[in-house]
Amino acid sequence: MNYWLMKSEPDDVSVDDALAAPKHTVPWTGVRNYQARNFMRDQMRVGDGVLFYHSSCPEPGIVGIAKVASTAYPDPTQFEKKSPYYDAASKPEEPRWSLVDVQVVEKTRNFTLPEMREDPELAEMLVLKKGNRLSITPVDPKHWRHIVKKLGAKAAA
DNA sequence: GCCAACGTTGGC
DNA sequence: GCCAACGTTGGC
Repeated sequence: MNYWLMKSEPDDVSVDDALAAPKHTVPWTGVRNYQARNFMRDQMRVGDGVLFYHSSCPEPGIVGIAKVASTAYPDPTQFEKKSPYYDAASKPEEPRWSLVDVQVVEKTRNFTLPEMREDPELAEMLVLKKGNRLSITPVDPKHWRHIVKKLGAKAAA
């Protein structure tokens, strides 16, 4: 079992939006970065733990515990001409972009970015490294445990 | 809105 | 394969 941190812009899909969706599950559309895609396509397994992170918003931070709810499949938005995620270079016979479904297990308080930075136990987290822009990063199990514990989250798997 | 940092593109 | 130019991310 692996652990991941996945960034979403709440103006696009917030943790509340995901909770409002059927089965508390949303397709993780719009990833257009090869490294992040490869994590989803090649390494994620159903049941992997996910830290649901809000970015590009007034209070960036971890706002929920989720899990990977599907194996990878082609991101349909790459073929939708009206979508901001449309990619004219991607062909249905050979899709370039993949996604997984993400199911929210539990909404938590906002464990904010400044709070994460203050926590010496989290200093090595990839998402806190200078210049990191990856929207999906692997999370060390010890960081996962620390965060889940600190949030008092029930999903301590 | 600014800008640092990084990824991608394309000419050579 | 190099690298300059450009685009994007995302915190502030």
